[in-house]
Amino acid sequence: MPATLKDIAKKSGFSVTTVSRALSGYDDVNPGTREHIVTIADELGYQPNHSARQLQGQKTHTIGLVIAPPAHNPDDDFYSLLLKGLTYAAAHSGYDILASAPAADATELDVYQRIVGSKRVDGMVVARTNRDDRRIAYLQSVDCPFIVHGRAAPDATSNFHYIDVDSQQGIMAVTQHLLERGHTHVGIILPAEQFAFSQYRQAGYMAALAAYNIMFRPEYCAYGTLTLDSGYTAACQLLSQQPQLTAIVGCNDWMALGAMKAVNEAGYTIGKDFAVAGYDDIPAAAHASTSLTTVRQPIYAIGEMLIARLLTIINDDPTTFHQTLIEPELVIRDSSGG
Amino acid sequence: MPATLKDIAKKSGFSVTTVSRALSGYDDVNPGTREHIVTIADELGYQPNHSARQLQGQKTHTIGLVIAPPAHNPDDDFYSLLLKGLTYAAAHSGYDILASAPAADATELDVYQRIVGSKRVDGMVVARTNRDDRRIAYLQSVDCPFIVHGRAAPDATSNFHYIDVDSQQGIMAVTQHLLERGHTHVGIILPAEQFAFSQYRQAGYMAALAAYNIMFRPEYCAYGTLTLDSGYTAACQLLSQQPQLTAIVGCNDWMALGAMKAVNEAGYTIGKDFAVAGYDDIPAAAHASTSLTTVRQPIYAIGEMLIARLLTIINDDPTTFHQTLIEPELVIRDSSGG
DNA sequence: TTGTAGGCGTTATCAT
DNA sequence: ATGATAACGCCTACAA
Repeated sequence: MPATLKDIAKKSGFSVTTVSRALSGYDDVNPGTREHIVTIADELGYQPNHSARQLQGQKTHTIGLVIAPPAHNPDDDFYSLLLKGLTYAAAHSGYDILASAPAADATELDVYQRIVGSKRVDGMVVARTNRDDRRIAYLQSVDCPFIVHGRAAPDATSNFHYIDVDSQQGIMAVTQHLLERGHTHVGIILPAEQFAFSQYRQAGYMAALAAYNIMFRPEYCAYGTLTLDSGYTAACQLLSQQPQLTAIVGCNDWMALGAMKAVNEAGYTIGKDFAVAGYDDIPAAAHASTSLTTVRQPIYAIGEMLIARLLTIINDDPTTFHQTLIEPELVIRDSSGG
Repeated sequence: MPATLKDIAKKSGFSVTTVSRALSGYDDVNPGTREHIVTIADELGYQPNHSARQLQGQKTHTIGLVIAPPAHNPDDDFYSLLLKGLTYAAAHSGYDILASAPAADATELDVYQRIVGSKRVDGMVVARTNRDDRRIAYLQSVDCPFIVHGRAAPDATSNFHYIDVDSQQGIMAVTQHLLERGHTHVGIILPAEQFAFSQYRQAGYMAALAAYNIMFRPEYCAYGTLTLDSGYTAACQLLSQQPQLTAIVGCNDWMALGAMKAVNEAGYTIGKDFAVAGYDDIPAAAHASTSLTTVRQPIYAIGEMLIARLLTIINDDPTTFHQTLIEPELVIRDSSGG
């Protein structure tokens, strides 16, 4: 049994109140008394009971993150990296991360309600926003502090704090890079349309085409589920139906790696007569069979920023929305011809 | 403000006790009463206050994981994958994961004491055991349920529950695979000796040599810190000091990928006149410039097993130690000649 | 079937 | 400078 204030009180001869104040650093306790109490507390290995503190309405020093079901895919390392990054970043500020996922029969929103409603966290990190995000609506309705990684779709208003990567800009940069290399028929593999970021990536693709006066062709767009296999399937389909293509942009690296496989099988030499590019710069990108040209998102740095921003939201309750857009970095490698 | 039992009591006209029992499914409440109460609870979006329950001595339905500082390396995706796997596995059983890391001035043990001492979790998952692991000693001293991924060093007793991968067997298999291919001078890049698993991997290497009547040479062993860069450095050193080597085993895939880079730079063709093999089968291994022969650990499945096992420990408090050794799988790819 | 009383460990308020 | 008391929200006797 861990020691309680009562134990220390008994052993020291002081009241629970005095012990509490001595250990909390109040200045209305006799220095000698404090020393005595601290010594005993150390002896007993005293750790304040977290639940009891929370029940007093104290802060939990805990931040919640819910991992959504579609991410339950080993390839999709977005959430795992985010989780680790957030854990480190939170630790720097004296916070812990409560990581949850929906049980078999529950929805993501259920988990938010359970975690937030049971008062286990001071705030939430919301990732992978989708159109009309019910999680955000819920958090706003119960006035729970939260920070979003991502933002609303281009046609909607983001009335919340967020930190996002400017993926429109990122996809535009990588598409332009391919166009500069002389490719005029560039296909793209997009994420499911439910995700808000899918729209930004498509917009970036279209903007690049427009800058080169190239007509946008919907038939050059395929859709995948962020996995290597889905990228492979989508690329096979594109290659067979649009044989004039000489380049493909995958909207994440895994789909791009899948596309590379399809392109190889179709008999092209990647980096020579066909170009492939990705997005994310996962570790595997740099070491792929042909190293992958891609766009880098600094996921760890984003974790740090999310935590820092969320803590100011928790502590200061700002009235205007903090919204930050990070410029991603184009990383040119062999898969686009070097 | 979230609704409390008191709110429901007031609104329904029943006492807090009756409301509590109605919502907890006790059978000594009038069905009509229960229905009435449940309706109001739903209206109010009632969620039981987690702290209040815990203070009652209830279970927290939370499992703790502490991420250690040396893992703060983007390449090292062990903890991030484990974290995600555990989160999903825990969710299936109605548990959440509390993820923590040491703050700047704190040790890993400090975090254990804080998390466990403050009664925030029902049990802990301990990973990456090292020699004379103080975390384990601490958990035993306070009688906190825990499951270990890993085990004590070969020369020590593992007096605790664990689930480990038989990495001795795994490294032996991959080393033998290289020996079978005719390599007689096989180097190895080992993890730091502080990790218990380093010893098993070295033992596996030595066992393979012994099976082929090849003398063990300490000068064929180099050490790395599990990162690509460290593997590169170690391999450069091996290649320059032991030019007769024709094969290198990296004790994880990242070090093996670093070794591949060094071997390439030394002018060899991997898979033809030089063989490299790794361990872990991270996603990047299959897609490396030369696909990497390696040993697969089913990290997600291990996450499931860890949670399942830990829950039985929490609930049944078994008197004998559950100890499971998983056989890893040799995955042969091009880097060893296919 | 329902209600009352007490306590989990901590902190805040109000006395002394 | 110190202590008694109440309260946070819930659960579990025990009583009615």
